[in-house]
Amino acid sequence: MMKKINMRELAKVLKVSVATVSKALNNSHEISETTKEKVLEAASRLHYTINPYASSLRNKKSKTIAVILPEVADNFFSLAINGIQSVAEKIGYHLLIYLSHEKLKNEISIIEDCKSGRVDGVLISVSSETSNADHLLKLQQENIPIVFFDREFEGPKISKVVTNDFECGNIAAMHLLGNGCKRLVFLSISSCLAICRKRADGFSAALREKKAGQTSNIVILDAETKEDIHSEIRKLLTSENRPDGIVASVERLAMSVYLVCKEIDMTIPDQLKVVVFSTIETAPILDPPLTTITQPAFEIGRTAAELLFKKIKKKTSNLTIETIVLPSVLMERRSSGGL
Amino acid sequence: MMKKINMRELAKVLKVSVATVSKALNNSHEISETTKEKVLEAASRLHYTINPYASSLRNKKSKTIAVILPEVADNFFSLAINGIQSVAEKIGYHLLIYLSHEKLKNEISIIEDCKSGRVDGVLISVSSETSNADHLLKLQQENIPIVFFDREFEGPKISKVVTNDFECGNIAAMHLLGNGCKRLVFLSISSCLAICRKRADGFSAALREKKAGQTSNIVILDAETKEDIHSEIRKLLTSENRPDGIVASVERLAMSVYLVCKEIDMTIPDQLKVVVFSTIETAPILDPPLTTITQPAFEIGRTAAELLFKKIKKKTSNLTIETIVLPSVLMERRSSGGL
DNA sequence: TTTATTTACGAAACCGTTTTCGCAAATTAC
DNA sequence: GTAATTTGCGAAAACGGTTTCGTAAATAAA
Repeated sequence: MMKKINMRELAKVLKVSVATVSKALNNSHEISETTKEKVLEAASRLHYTINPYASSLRNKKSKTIAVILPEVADNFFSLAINGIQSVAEKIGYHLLIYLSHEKLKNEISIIEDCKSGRVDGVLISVSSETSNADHLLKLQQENIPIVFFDREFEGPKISKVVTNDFECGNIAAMHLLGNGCKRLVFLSISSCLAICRKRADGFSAALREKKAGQTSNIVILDAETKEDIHSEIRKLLTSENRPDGIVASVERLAMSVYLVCKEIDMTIPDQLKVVVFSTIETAPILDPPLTTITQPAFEIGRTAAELLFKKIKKKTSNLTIETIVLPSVLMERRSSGGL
Repeated sequence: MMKKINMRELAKVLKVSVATVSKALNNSHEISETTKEKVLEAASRLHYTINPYASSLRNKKSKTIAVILPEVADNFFSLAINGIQSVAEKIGYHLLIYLSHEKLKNEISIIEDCKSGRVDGVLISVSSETSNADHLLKLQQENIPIVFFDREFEGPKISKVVTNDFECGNIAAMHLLGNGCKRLVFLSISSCLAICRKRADGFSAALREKKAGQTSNIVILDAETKEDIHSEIRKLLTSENRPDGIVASVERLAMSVYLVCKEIDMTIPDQLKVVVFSTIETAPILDPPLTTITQPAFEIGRTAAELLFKKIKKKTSNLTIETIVLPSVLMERRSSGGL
């Protein structure tokens, strides 16, 4: 049971003042090289570690950021965390992970927590319920910078790193139309989520352009459970005028579509062609291999983190709002019928 | 730009002392109900939030734990984080996420960081390089409780929540032998990782029991990159005495095995039967559906967190070492040839 | 040689809480 | 009616650092 040593005790051992120790550890120019060396040596010999909370109390820097996600069991978010971590690590920042579980209520209380000074900034992908950004704007007014990554809430007030959602919705629809689909459906998970809306808009624009439009080919699956989503998709695929092509807006829908098709013996891509917005690694080894719109998840995370840290550095930069768009790519595989 | 208010200012507004405010907010019995109400009302009206770092400086509780993972882009770890978060959330604890990227060096410096008082406890799944637990034991000696989840380092000194690795290695091998495999290989990713060793031991025991043993049918793929792993597996599967059955010790090997098989036109399960230790969701829709040994990832995370918080509560309980085993299950699908 | 400046360090205030201790006033016991 | 206890609150000392400011000695400038 080693005793934890503090700066006062370290100073006592060295027969200098705590001020000197503090400055030496922070490599202040006020301290001579010889003293610095002595301090460093003793600190490491006695296993002294600085207390980060005491530091941050004084200098109002927590060296920590919050990463708020709707969920973590999703390849996109895992990769994004990796990207975020890669830049945080370089500058000695820490990552506090919060999960909103797609609930606005949770998101609000998480943001509330972020106001305490616990974090220097916030990276967030909003929940599918988030229909306004008041809680986020209020946080930013308290001088805590925020950057959206991927799932933004539209508006000019908050910086964001997103992908080209409209364009990709368009590309996905064009791709399926080009492969002969007549009855396309876009599967969304939320009516308020901007990424879903934009992807759907791009999708709809493609249908209009190709005169392939029908009424209401945007299906919103805002079901709570996996089972509900499953049964809604099943209903859709066994209905009278069932679609022959699907664009799914998020990763977790891929699974349900494939499983339902297995259940009802519908073959992909012959009877149903599928494109999913997803970074799922197993796409190439699925049955059949899944055509995806693949977002640059790691880069989105990395870029968002870099942007956030830039804001954290210059305290005034909250005012300059940036939007960075990193394009996704269509990875054509068998599920969409082309290959 | 709202001004952040502190306790002193709140006290001034209320014309009481900071002591009173503090006690009121902490629901102390020393404070009358009427005063408490007044304090709560003013606090919420003025958007007062308590400064967690000032609190933790005083009462030596950070309300934060560290979760150290080898990587995050892995379904098992994502699910485990969910489990951990579910219990942390209930008691108002925060999750600091660290990634070791499978490097002992990183792990050591992360642990070093944990000594600072930044966290009240540590949950860790060790890196594949972790060949001793000195750094972890030292941390525990500084009175910061640790609990392993899944990837432990063997030894009697640290509590752990693991799965029945030996047994599952055994079951996997038995399963493949039962399905007619003659030349089994176990793919490991590390020679020091206990889970790999135990799984391999169970595997070997099955071969011995069935007199199906050969020399060196444990292959260790401690390659750095995905490409290296890929080419090593390719070499294995195209070699003279190539295996007709594979047990892969971790999730990320599944992908490589499947891809190599596609490349060299080897059909699963006819020419090669496969079982993987994995919680991968897409297992049922792979081509062919993948037989897995599925760990109870969420429960492992949840249980480990509960155990850790128990230790955090009673400061003395570091001495009682617990081992909890949550069994995995064989999910039989087509890749192993049985169905 | 005298004066100005720089260098190297220490005393003490401060960051925002919690907690101990003391003390009146109110309540209860006798 | 007095003594003992309880109740409700405040002053002040922590917690472990950082930073401002002052100052003596060392160096540079004159």
